[in-house]
Amino acid sequence: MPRRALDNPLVLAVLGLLLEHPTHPYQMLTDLRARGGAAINRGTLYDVVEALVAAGWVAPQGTERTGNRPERTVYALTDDGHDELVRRLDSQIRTPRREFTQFLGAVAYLGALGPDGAVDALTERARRLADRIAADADHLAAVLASGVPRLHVIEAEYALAQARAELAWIGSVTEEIRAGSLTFPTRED
Amino acid sequence: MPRRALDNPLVLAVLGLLLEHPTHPYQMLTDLRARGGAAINRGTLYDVVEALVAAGWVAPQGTERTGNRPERTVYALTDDGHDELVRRLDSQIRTPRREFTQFLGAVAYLGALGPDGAVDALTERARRLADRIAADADHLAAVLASGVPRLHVIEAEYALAQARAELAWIGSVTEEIRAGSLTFPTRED
DNA sequence: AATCTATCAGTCGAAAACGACTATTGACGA
DNA sequence: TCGTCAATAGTCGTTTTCGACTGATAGATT
Repeated sequence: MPRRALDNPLVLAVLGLLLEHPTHPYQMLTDLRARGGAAINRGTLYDVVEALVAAGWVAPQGTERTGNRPERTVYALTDDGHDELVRRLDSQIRTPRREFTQFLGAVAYLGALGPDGAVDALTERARRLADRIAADADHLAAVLASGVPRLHVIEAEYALAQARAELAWIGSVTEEIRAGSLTFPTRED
Repeated sequence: MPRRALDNPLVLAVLGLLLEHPTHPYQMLTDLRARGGAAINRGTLYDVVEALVAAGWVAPQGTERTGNRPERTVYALTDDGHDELVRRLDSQIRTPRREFTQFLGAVAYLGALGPDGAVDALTERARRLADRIAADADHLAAVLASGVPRLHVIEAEYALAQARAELAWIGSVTEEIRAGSLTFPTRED
């Protein structure tokens, strides 16, 4: 029984992937990365899978090999694993947690950039974000047009909605800084 | 020179706090927690501060003690630390990164809960989120009314905006699931 | 006065995460 | 056809992060 409760975000991702079909870790990595996942460390993934096996949520399903490549161990979800997946899903959806994104952490000290620096940085972010939103929306539309059920890309819709809200927020603060209605206090408190 | 680039989110938080005034780690912890920060591990904080000292971004400013309590080492931001803070701030604002919140990870497998389970969980999240938004908005208003400059609570405004967008999104998908316009494919692909 | 509890402040061994390293195969251009 | 490059798979030593532990003090309780 591991002391730490396997709270790595990868846990959910791996269980979720295995819900679709058994695979080997390297394949998971490829899939996860394709699904737009943030950079995932390979070593970590193997560690997580090992921990999942120890927890009894996942079980090796035999090995295969192509040519003389290293053996690939294929893993499948166990019944316990399925239960755990549902439990986590449910709890992570039910309970909103305060999450600390890099941007949130940075905005907190926006003052340190001064009004001009802040406007400059925010404007660039807005530009890049807008580009990404456009690209993601296009991609999403293409995927949907190809017949993939909407439910399978629902997280992309959520991400898009959040990105659009962020963009709008950035637009409004930038405008307020420019207009002088959001002032930068000088050091003295 | 550390091999890994000190990319813990705490780094920015600590540098930011020290921008205001020198303190000792325990105090940072209290402040950070009061600022609504997620649960921060004490051991980690001491490790991070140590790493910051090694990086030359922070320097011990002498020690003090109250009664026979353990000595408290007070740290201050160095000039290099100030530069680094600005560099990070600027880069983290300029460059949007795909961040993976727990909720995003969970929504991706919403299908595993089935339509009823999904609606149930989403509805509860919406309720809790709405409560939190109301509480945070009140708190924000109170703080502003007490004379704190808006810039100092700007990150709370951002968090509120994101939370509101999330709430709206949850409302619309929940409605779509209920209405049957967002269908749950049965296993078979 | 004695005990209980909460807060203060930090240390340190153990667990988790990282990323550099190994080794093989298939594709592509020189 | 030889060499380089990208992709395939996984291992393992090092770093980072965690959280249980120590131990002291001030205030509340019996």
